[in-house]
Amino acid sequence: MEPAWVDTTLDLNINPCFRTNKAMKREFEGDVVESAPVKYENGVLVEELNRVSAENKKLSKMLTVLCEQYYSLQHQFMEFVNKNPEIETAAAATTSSSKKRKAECVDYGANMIGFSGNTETSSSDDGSPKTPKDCIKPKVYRVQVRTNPSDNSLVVRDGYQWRKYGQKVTRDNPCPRAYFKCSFAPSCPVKKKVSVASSPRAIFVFKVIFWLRPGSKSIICF
DNA sequence: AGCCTTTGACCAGCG
DNA sequence: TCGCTGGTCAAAGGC
Repeated sequence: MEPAWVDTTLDLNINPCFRTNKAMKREFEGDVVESAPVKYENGVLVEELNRVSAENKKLSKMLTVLCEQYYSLQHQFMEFVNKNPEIETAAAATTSSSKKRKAECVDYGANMIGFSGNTETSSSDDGSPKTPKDCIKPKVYRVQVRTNPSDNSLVVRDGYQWRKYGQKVTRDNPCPRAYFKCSFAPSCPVKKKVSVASSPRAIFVFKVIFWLRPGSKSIICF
């Protein structure tokens, strides 16, 4: 049985520099500036504020839609996994390889497919105090993406900007594991690591992604 | 020029 | 304490 391809890629093409045609035209024309600079500046600021507010509402709606689509996809994927138990076996084989470090105290027991949010037991890697009270506990999410078996690039096109900073061949997995940092902002702490797990039948290739975001209040920076 | 990937070296956790 | 292993750094090269 060939299952339907589940595309978990989210098109988040929400460019913050998005401008309406009207606003862009006004910005580039610039003919009003010389006549009344202050008035123009106030007007532009108000208009900019209105535009940003409208844009914010629009993005909020988009986010809501994306969340709905995500949960729908996750539900579909869970159904798909329930019908194909060998996939869970492959996932478990992959995730069991990294139990050594504290930083990977992920609740693999749940063996969730899709997003699984877990709280780590160690602090972040910024050298902050190590006492449990002071620890910033990053959330770790695990996402499994089915890819083309012939694709060995370890690149998961999820719509975000990542910079690869390392690659390792782990002991019990012949396929290398790649480490990515979010390149959206220099200080962005979000990381992901991608490893490939093939099922025992060597049909599927999974890329397991860990999303780290420190603090429960912070919004993941994309 | 700036950003990316590659890759060897180094560091830290764990048994 | 030591060796193994995973994670990170940083230089070099490519695009």
